[in-house]
Amino acid sequence: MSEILTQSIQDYLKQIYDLSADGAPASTNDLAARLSVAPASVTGMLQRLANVSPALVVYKKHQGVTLTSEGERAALEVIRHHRLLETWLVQTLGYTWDEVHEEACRLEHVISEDFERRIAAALGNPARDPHGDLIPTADLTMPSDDTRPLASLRTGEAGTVKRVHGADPAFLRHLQGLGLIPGAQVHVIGYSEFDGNLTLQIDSQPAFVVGLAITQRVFV
Amino acid sequence: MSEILTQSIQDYLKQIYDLSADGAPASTNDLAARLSVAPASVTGMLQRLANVSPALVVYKKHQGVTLTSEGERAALEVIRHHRLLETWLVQTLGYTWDEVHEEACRLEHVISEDFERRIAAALGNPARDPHGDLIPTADLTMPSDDTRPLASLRTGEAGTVKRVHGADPAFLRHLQGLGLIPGAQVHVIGYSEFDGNLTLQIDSQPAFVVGLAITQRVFV
DNA sequence: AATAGAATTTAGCTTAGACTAAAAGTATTT
DNA sequence: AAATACTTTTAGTCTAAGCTAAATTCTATT
Repeated sequence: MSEILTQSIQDYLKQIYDLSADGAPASTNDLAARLSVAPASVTGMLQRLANVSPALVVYKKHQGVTLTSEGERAALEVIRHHRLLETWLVQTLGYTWDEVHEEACRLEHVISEDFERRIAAALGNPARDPHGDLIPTADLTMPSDDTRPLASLRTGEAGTVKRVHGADPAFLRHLQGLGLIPGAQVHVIGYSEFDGNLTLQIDSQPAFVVGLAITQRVFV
Repeated sequence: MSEILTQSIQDYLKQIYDLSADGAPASTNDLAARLSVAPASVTGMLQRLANVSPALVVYKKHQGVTLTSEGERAALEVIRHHRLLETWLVQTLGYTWDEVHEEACRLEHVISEDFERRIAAALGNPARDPHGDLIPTADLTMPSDDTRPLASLRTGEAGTVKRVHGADPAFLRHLQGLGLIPGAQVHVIGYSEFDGNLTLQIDSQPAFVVGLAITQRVFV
């Protein structure tokens, strides 16, 4: 009754980590949506994950689920794999940042610790993946992120894009079209207090206006 | 009832390909041994593989199993993945030839066609993997191999090692210690007709004697 | 405080892929 | 040709992980 982390379990843990990142437990429904699985299936899995020893989650009926420290370790391991893989697919095989997610999602479950070490070393132990997400360290701790959403900047302020949130390829390609990619120097030259739109300028290119749907997903 | 090639099925097809390479059908027992599974489990799987449409194997009770052309295509796809991955792990991540098998066995089932294409291109569409095994081409045909076992050479003959047969790490390390690796120029300077031992010399290094257990598994 | 509606859980079913034990077929040896 | 040994298949069971439908619990609104 220990140490059998199937692919499915790893996916559950990863999503629970993500959904409970804000401190609040993850809900059955949200998990079902993220995992493309029926809510009843989630309930069944959560019961199992709470009853294996050591327990991977803390689960109380109708109250959502959080990870135990065991569960968190396992989640961080998968997330480290995922983000290292994404970085490495981009750097060594010429993938673009909108293409890597799916491939990494399948590879993350099967690579060995040796493989993990080798690509981490080959990449120079990167801190962030191609989307700017922080990569958990080799000892499985998640570095703290001090970025804030672009939406929090006001006219006259500027920042360097550090991270974008979201895996949808179309969204990522759109950001790329705008130049809102990690490393970009962004100047806020306008703000509308009614809709929250920002007018941005990157380097000396033409300015453009973007709404909250974007500025809340780009971090500086 | 079509096109669902699970990891398990892929493993069965790969082993059937290997065991029936000589033309004779593969036996239930041999498959069970290769797959580390009970013979009864093999029977069950073969029945399924024969009854899906399109059928992947030709199976008749008590008479062994062979691949249909559909099954062979699927097997070659997996084998191509495996051998490209091995090549690539060695070339780009510094794996040694005795370390790659296991890792490739897990990765082979999850990489995309896109990934396959990218590594094939990055490697310059190699013909052989690090053990010298031929890599099926992109259109899924297996090139013909014109090598013969080192055991078939006699005193005075010479050849270049093209391929070694076997995945056992200890065996591979032993061969490496002897210098019997793909590319090595081998001269036969002695033959014993009683035990089949050959005395070999590689470049101008000291000669050494090896038995059939080795010379039947090294091809020139 | 009652109740409609949403979220969650229970109950029971399905499939893939393994297992064991027992039965049946095939092969070998006398 | 019979007896024994080996191989293969059948029959029945198990677990992981999903599903649907029905029951339950929670929450929000009247």
